[in-house]
Amino acid sequence: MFKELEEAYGFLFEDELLKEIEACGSLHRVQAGERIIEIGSYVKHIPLLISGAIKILREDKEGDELLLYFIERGDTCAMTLNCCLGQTKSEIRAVAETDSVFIMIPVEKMEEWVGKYKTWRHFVFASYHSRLKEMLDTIDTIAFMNMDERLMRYLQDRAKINGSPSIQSTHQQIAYDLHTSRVVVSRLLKKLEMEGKISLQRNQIDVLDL
DNA sequence: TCATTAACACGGG
DNA sequence: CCCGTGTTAATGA
Repeated sequence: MFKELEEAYGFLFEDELLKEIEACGSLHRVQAGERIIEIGSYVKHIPLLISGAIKILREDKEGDELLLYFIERGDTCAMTLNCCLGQTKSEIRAVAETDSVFIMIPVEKMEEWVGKYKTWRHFVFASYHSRLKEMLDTIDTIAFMNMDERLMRYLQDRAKINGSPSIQSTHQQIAYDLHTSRVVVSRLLKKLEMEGKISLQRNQIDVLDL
């Protein structure tokens, strides 16, 4: 575990902190599609993502989903930090976008380290900062952009995260993530294909314009 | 005008 | 056949 940890976080944290993480963190491996954090559950651990990608979703009262953002290697989840510090239930759902590996850190340790390690403190603040920025981007996208631009952005995000321009997904699943209907997704995907930005196959979309 | 819903036909696995 | 896809008509915001 130490090797993987050092690869992902060695440039950020000093050896001493890495050793503490190794000592009290627990390593988890999940498969794509697995649910990691459920809405309403109490969160007592902070995830540090080693590899893969996690999708963070919000859910409305009807049970409809809306994608908030993705977490990648080297990221942690600001919403989780929030829940842990505030001792409140989770406001979000976390689902593995790809097969992922991460380390869970107990809240007490994470609080202790904030005082003990400057690098950790920076990491936590930087995470808050980048998460907040991404949230604002997402809000802008939802509030001011048309669905076709939103869809394109979504496709580019997923292509980037998977490290491949090919996205395995049905139109229906995309519609759920973007909180719209499949008819619209199908129509807009067709339009994007006409514009030469993507190519469509069954169950797969290739992003050409990155 | 544009999204949603329902309905239908096409075609690949 | 079943499922994903592409389209259309009706309806409503």
